[in-house]
Amino acid sequence: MNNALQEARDRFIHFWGEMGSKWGVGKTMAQIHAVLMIGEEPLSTDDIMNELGISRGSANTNLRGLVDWGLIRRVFIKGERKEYFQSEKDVWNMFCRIARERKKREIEPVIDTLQECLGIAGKEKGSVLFRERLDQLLDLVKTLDYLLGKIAQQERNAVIPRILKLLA
Amino acid sequence: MNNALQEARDRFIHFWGEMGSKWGVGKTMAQIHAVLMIGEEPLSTDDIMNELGISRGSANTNLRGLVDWGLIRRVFIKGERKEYFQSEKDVWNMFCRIARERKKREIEPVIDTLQECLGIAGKEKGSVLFRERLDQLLDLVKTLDYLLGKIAQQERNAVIPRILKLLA
DNA sequence: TAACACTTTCAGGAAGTATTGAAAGTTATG
DNA sequence: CATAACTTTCAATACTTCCTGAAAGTGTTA
Repeated sequence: MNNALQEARDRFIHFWGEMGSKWGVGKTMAQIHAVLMIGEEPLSTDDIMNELGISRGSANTNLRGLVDWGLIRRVFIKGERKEYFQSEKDVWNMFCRIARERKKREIEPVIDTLQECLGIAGKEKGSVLFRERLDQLLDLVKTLDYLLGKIAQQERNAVIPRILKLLA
Repeated sequence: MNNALQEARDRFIHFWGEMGSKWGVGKTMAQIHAVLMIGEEPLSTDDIMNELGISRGSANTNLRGLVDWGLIRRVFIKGERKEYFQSEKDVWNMFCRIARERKKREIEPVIDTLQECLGIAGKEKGSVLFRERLDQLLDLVKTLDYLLGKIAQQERNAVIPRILKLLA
C-alpha cells in the first residue's frame, strides 16, 4: 500500500477517535469503528488488536459496544472459527442508527425525568416559575425527539432535500 | 420554600449535571447552568459555591465556560462590587446558542479534517474505496452543518412547525 | 474426555479530567 | 497609596474513565 494512502487512513482513524471522545463514545471504540469503516474485508478481533495495538479485553468490549450501537455486525466466514466484524458502510444508515440509539438511550430518559420533576414540584404557587421553565424545556425536547425519530426513519433522499428546500 | 419544590429543584440540578457529562460538557458546569436556569435572580460566584458546595476555583472556571458558550451572562448590580450571573431563560435561544457553538467548535473542524485526509490520500487507484467513504461522509456532514446553521438562525415558530408539517 | 481455539469477564493499574485552595492579580475605595 | 473587595490562576490532588492481561468460560475437534 502506498504511503500517502496509509497516512490518510491513519490520520482519519486518529481523528475519528478524537471525535469519539468529544461525543461521549470512547476513543478506542471510535477508532475501531473507523478501521472497519474504511476497510473492505471483515476483520477479526486479532486484526483489530494488531491494527490499533490494543489489548484483547479492550478490543472485545469495544467491538461489542459497536454491535450494540448497530454500527457493525458479526459475520461468519466459512471454514473459520473466529468471529469477524464488518461495518455498516452507508453513511446515512450510520447516521440513522446513531440517531435512533441516542434517542432511545438519552433523549427519552430526559423526557421521563423532566416529567418526574414536574410531578414532584406540584402545583403550589411557589413553583410557578420552576414549572414554566421545565415545561418549556420539556416541550422542546419532545419536539426534537419526535423530529429526530421521524427523520431517522426515512431514506435520505426522501427527507433531506425537502428540508433543504424549505430553509432555502 | 416548600419541600417538594426543593426536592424537584435538586433532582433537576443533579440530572442536568449527569446529562452534561454524557454530552461532554462537564458535570459541574451543567449543574451551575441548571441552578441559574431555574433561579430567578442573578447569582454571585459565592452563591453558586454555596448552593453546590464547590470551590471558588471551580465555580470561577465553570462560570467562565458557560459565558463562553453564551448560555449565561455577567450582570452588574448597582451598589454591588461582585459580579452576578444570569442565565438565558428562553429555551429555544439556549438551543440555538448550543447548536451554533457546537457547529463552530466541532462540526466545522470535521469538515476541514476530512478534506485534509482526502487531499493526502491522492487519486491513486488504491484509494478509490477510501475516498468513496470519506466523500460520502463529508457530504453528509456538510449538509447537516448547513441545516443546523440555518435552523439555529431562526425563530422557533418560523421553522419547527414547518418541518413538523413536512414530516407529518 | 482431553486438548484446542476462541471469547468473555473483571480486578488492578494507567491515563485522562476536573476540582481544590492558596497565592497572585486586579480594581475600587477612602 | 494602602487597604479592602473581589477575581483569576495554577500546581497538587482527587476522581473518573478506560485499558490491560490473566483467568475463567464456552464450544469444537479428535
